[in-house]
Amino acid sequence: MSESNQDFVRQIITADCAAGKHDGRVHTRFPPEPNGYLHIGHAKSICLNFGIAQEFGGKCNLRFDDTNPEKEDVEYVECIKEDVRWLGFDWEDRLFFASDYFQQLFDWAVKLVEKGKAYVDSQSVEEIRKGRGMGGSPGVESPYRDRSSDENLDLLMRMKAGEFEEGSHVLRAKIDMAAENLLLRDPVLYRIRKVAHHRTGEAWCIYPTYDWAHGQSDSIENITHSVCTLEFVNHRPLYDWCLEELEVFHPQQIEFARLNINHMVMSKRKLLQMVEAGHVSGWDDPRMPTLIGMRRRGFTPAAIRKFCEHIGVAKFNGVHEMSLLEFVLREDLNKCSERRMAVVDPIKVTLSNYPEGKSEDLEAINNPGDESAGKRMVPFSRQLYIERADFMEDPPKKYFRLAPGREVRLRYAYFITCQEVIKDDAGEVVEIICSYDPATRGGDAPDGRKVKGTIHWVSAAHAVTAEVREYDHLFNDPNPDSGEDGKTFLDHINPDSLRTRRDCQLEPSLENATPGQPYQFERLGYFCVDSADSAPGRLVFNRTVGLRDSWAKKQKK
RNA sequence: UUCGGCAUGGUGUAAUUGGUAGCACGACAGAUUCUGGUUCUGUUAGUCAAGGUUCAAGUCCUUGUGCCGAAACCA
Repeated sequence: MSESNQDFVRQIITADCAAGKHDGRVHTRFPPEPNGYLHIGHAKSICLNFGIAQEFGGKCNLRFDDTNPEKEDVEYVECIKEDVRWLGFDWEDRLFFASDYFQQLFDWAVKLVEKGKAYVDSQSVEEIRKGRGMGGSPGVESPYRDRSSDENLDLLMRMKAGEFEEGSHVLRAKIDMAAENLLLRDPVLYRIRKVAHHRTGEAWCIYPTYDWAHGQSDSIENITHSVCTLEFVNHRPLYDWCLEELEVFHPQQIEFARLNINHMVMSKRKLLQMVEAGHVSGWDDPRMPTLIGMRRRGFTPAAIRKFCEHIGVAKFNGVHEMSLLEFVLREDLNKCSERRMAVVDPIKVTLSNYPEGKSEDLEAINNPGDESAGKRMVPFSRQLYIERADFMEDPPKKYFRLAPGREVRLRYAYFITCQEVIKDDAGEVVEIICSYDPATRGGDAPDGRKVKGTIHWVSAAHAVTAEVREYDHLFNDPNPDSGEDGKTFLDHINPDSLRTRRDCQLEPSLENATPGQPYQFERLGYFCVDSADSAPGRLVFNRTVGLRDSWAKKQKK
């Protein structure tokens, strides 16, 4: 990457290195709270932090910001580690927890008290909030603000010893109750919580707040650039204040805009609502923007990395279009997916002049863009399935597929011509009778005649049956969170975001498809075996993303 | 309300820090094609507004407007 085309974060780091700051050392960290599942927004942060480390020859730590025992759980720790690994990043031996620093953090709090820069406040939550005041006028100082250093120390020790009830005391920094930045009006550093922590157990009953833990954790790990999202801009003065008062290594906090994608919601709280209300099957529902959900859907780590590269990093809080995510996905899948034929909405075709009982194997190319993917044989016989959408009794102009009297090519097989249509009592087409031209075996006519359409097919006698799940946006509105017309994101849920097709007919080689392997079903899209619901006798495929479909687009107009 | 951040085609993101507004996605059109896929080519459209400084402003200054964030014993 040339220096002039770097994003603003990398520009800062480049300048720091050039200036010899930290002797040119670059060390970042990805600091998730283990209170939920990672989503594509976190992937942006992961790619940024680990990516910067790679590019600048530095390191990136994985640190769990686990300072709130009420919300966190080890279950999430393991999932998050797996997600980061899956995305392709390695923290090597640098797996850390803020809870590992609880003792150091406490010692530093003592130091602050001794310096007269922190005090124990015995007001209630409400009193503290009221005292902080509103922007525009200064807050009022706590009546406990001027306790002596000794008294503060005594109270802090007894807080730690568990002598007090939750909510009776907190430790506050003594900064400035008139500060324009409300976060500087004596922020809370420690609160009493008589709750077991998922890692430290019963060892502590006071826990540091984010503001007291985060910067110091960065400092302990010698992080040079502490990259976080925009909502922490207001915290930076406090981040800096703590480090300066403690006279410890001082990382630089840099804030960037979090990721938003249209037709999607990204907050943990809202995603949790989707799960709890049953709008999705769980955190790993293939429609969810969670990394586990996207993995199950068939996204590749490379596509997500590419996406993060494409969207860039800035301070503008915009909304990206889903089409970019789909573009990078198709781009990656197109390269690595073997082609197969599958009929998702089957209609029967009988070839009147093809001998009964006969079958033959025809050669098909696995990936036209990659010769090394080789070829495979596909069985052919008198009775086939084709896609219902590939036949129309009364076709519009520019329709290239099968219709009465029309000739099309069956991919890698023969030219066929529609002779007759059989309908049921309801007038629904149930079978199409065609003739085939034996001279076109393989798909080319010796007389050089052309057909406009090529369609996919599956031999009825050889097909395997499967369920195929097709997904669409979870929300109809591109900006479900806008709050317009008093609607919430739940009012914009797309009722048709999942379409299950039960009697799909697949070419037999798909019987042994394994999870994790992407396939392109020709003319339909990219698919993968569902890792949760598919079983040997009961195949289930997910449509990761459809192929671009310019015919469908033309039809809409 | 106060404080803070941000503003470039439909969307997102660049512009050697004052010197030809570029890239990607999308949309549209065409070429190629045994996938209406892929690939290739072309078209489209932008500096929030008003002043100012300057030979020259997306970039600097002033004012305004709009959007976002914060005012948790969450992170």
